[in-house]
Amino acid sequence: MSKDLSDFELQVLQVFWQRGRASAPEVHKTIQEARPVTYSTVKTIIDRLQEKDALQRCGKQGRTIFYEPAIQRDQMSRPLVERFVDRVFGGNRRPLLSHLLEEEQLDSSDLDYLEDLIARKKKEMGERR
Amino acid sequence: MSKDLSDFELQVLQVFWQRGRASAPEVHKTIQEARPVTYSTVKTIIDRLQEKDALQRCGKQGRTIFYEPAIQRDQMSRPLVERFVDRVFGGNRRPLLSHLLEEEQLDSSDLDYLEDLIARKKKEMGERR
DNA sequence: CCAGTATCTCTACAGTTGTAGACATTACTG
DNA sequence: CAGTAATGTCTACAACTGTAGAGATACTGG
Repeated sequence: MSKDLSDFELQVLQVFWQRGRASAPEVHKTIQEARPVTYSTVKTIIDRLQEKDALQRCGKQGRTIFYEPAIQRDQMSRPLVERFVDRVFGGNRRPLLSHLLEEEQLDSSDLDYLEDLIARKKKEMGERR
Repeated sequence: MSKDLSDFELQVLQVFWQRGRASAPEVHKTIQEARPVTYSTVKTIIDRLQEKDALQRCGKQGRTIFYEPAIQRDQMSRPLVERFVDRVFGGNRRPLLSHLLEEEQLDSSDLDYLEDLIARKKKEMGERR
């Protein structure tokens, strides 16, 4: 259904996932905080996202069009993670996990969180046999 | 230094990371097990990888050229993971972690492995103050 | 040594992506 | 209401990607 999204498209969609609803000028301002880019460029991307059924219009204020995600992050993330792990780690999840633990800065609450997830998962697995 | 690699380029590089050294025909055979693609296509990608300094030649056998990675996976993976997390999860690592635990099939040895990593990490953090 | 085959090199091309200008139009402000 | 600012629409374009055919050429088995 919805085609592949490019880097920049994902970056823009990000903003909508965070805000839920926004206009092109708003998104432009947000993106521009990070790097310089014209309104035109951002608007083009938004249009393409709409074209790809990742965004949909949800009303206007004056002449300004508002958009909202037509796809939720969780619906995207599964295939994306899948593909990423394939591309970068040859389908092997362990290197990614260890990378996340080794290379990234996780604070201790992140670790607790993870331990909890693991414990839960283990129990779950135990029950299922 | 080395430019961005495309999806397919990464997929091909993957084969080299696994084998360490291979020829274009070999890689073609490997890739083709997964999906149909001509030799020509694969060779083009290999050439581009060379152009981008991700592969380098390492001798021939007869007329057949052999290549090996000029970049190791760990050197790539850090920025790639970084970028991926940014693009898909807005820079937030937790959703990725929980995704990996929830959505993917990890066996219990994966979980043990993870627990071990966490324990180690925690200890490490404790010591550092 | 010769034909056949495997490989390489070169060229091409359509689709996608990032980027943006030009121009049209609507909204606000004095 | 007129002029200015903000938005939207349309068009463009160069670079990068995936894909592959054509043709050159170097091995290899007989």
